[in-house]
Amino acid sequence: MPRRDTRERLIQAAAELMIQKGYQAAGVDEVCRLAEAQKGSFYHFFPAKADVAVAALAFLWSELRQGVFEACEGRGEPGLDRLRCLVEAVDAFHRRQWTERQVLGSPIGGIGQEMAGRDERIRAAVQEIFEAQGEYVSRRLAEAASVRQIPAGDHRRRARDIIALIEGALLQSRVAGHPDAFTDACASIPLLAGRLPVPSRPGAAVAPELA
Amino acid sequence: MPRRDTRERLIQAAAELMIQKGYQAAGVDEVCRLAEAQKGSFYHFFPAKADVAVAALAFLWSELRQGVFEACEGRGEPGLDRLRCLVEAVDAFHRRQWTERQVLGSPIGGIGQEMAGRDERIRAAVQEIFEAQGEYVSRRLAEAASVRQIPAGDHRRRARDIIALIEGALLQSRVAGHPDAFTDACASIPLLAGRLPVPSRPGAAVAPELA
Amino acid sequence: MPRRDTRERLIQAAAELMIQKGYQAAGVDEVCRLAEAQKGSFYHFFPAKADVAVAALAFLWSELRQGVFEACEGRGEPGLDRLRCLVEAVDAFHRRQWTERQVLGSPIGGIGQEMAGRDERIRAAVQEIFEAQGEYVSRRLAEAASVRQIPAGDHRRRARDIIALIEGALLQSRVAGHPDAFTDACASIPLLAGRLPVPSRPGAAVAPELA
Amino acid sequence: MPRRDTRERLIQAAAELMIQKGYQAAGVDEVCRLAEAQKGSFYHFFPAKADVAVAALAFLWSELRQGVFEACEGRGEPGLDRLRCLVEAVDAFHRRQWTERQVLGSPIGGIGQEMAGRDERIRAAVQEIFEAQGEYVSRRLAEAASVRQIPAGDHRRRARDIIALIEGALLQSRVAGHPDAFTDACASIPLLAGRLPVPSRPGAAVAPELA
DNA sequence: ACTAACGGGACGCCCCGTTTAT
DNA sequence: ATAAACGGGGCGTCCCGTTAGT
Repeated sequence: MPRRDTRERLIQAAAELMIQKGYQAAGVDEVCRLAEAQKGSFYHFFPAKADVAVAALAFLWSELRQGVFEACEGRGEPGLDRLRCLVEAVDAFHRRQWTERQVLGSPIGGIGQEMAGRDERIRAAVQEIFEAQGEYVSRRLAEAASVRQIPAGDHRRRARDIIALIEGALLQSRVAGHPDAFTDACASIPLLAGRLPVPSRPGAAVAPELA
Repeated sequence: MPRRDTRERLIQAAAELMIQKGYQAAGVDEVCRLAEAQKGSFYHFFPAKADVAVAALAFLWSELRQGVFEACEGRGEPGLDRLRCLVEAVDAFHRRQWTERQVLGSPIGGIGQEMAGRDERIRAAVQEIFEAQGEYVSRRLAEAASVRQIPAGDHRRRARDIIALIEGALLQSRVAGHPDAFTDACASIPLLAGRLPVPSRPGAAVAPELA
Repeated sequence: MPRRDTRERLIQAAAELMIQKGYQAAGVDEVCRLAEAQKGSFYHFFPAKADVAVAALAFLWSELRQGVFEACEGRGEPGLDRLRCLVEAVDAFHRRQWTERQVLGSPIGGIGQEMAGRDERIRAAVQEIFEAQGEYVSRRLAEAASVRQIPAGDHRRRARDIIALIEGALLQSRVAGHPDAFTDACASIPLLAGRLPVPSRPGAAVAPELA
Repeated sequence: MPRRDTRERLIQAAAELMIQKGYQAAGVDEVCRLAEAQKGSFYHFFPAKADVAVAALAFLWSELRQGVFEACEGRGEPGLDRLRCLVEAVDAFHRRQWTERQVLGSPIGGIGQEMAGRDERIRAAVQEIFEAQGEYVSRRLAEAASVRQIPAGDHRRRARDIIALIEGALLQSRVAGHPDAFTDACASIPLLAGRLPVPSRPGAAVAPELA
């Protein structure tokens, strides 16, 4: 009895299990069981496990994009305020992941960590997601620069640093076993946005020798 | 024929393989082969694979501490200059890892990513390493504050953010397939060093001074 | 190349090896080798070693039932004579097992001995076989009672005792290293059937105080 | 620190574990752990695992002999009454084993079942124990015959049958998961005590007087 | 096109009973 | 009397084909 959406169910099952256990610990059998599909179906739709992982990454990113990145597009004042909204949405997403699934950290980053050196297509898929995430941040930075909240500069690069901090802080949260670790780190994101620290007292330039 | 240092060889072999392939992909058999030891010897010294991983983490951190963190202790002017030296040493270490082993990213962070949710002792081991790394950075920040390079504040927290950025940037480098990505991100570390202290209760608004 | 009867071959190989070496000493690898099957096939059909053991017990019992218990159903006069036929068939079966495989004792009982305390399903499987064997004996006892060869009584219980004697005598044979030990014990079965010893001389009631 | 009684502790630990799990499932490591001894000590005292099993069998039999067989020597009237006492003591011993260790069945018989076909010395050790047990029963039967409770006959053989019934009933109890099964069977032992002598050459007709 | 059952090896981690050198 | 080291094997699972049938 051919079911219509077997492929989708497999992708979602794979995504779910990879969120919970990572790529390697998510077995094909287990994915099929969760998707209520046969192993034959699995290998009909996906030549190899890595392929369903690529599809699962796309699925995870589409959900994250719609649920977090797109959802914040029009929220708040253009510029750093919107960036703040985005970061808060990420934090909320992370906390929800924690309460609902007892999972901490970045599933996409985790798959990238596990597989970047072992499967080129997975590596590329994660890299694209990181870049796409950077685009969203980059637009916020451009807005902020246009209203003079931050100095002009290479927004792409700054955005990458912000994504890096987010990923690193999510890892710290995962390792700490608590979502607060990430929330704490979020407070530092504006510093990366401006690339120059806000002077504690007007006129006191900090660390000019590092510029 | 009992060799004297089998345990050490096993730890180093495990560390080497976990650097190259991660925890899960590093098989016990392979570790034994590389260490030129028998599986019986392995399980004589380590009740389980996770135990050798804990030992390997300690070994990796001791090497990193001596080779990078301790080595920078007296180098440069106290304060942000010394922090810069440390970050450069990390970058150099990363590049060496790339040229010598074609490995990018943070092995310790990678093991943490893979196993934090699956083995409590490994999670704790990685957390301790992260904290110890933070201590080194924190001391640099305290120096910087004492010479008024940065405003006073919670150095521990700032140090954690810096470690987070480093880990996240190393992950980006791994996913990008090139060590330059990390080098780029290093330039943003001074920003994190000087950030203004902000209240950060969980769920609290992030960076309210930017609103 | 999918063979048609892999499952059957695995069961028979498992039965054969468990006859020869017992449950624990019969390795899954060895079963697969004997069955000319792959381990993948083994674990396709049986979730665990214990499952093939349950199937092997069913197979052994079906062979024993057909080859011994059913085969004696219509043989001899109803009553104790038929019971004697059954016991002789068991003895012949045991001797054949000895000459053909150098195996003594009760394979089914042996698996029960090894595993009753360690696997509930195996325990239950052996118990059912014992009960089924008791049913056959019980029917002979009912016949014997109906023709007044033995006094009326709880045939089920008497049958259980007879099965117990058979199992115990098979164990003695195994431990003695010779099938004669079992043959000898068979001669005592009629005593258990009647539950009262045949008086050596008419009128000399034996052991009335134990009644 | 050489302890005085390491060998004894090893034997008792081995006995305890083999009671609980059988010969094969009782690992050398576990025995050493329970005995608080080193593996080196184990192989200092015993060339192989089978040797400690032989010693453990002797230990188990000495305890059973003293605690059950010897203890009943002077109890009750000579003859079948003493046999009854002995059987009741065995039953009590079995029930105690059940309440104290959740173990059913005959540990000695179990080791015999497991190993008779695989280790000659263990087989011989169990056989000797069975024979020694038969001696005790045999003496009771001789007493009973001398007071005309039972007809004269081959007491050795009758005793063997009684031991067989006991072993078989213990196995049934083990398989049934309850000590009552053994208690029930005990009631049939007097029947075996009084059976008529029959010729029992191998292959000879069983119980010809029933034909 | 899709499902389903079955088969195939290699390898996972762990533990076995032993032996060698100290 | 010990601790370290030894191989080989334990069971189970991995990801992946292949064949049949619908």
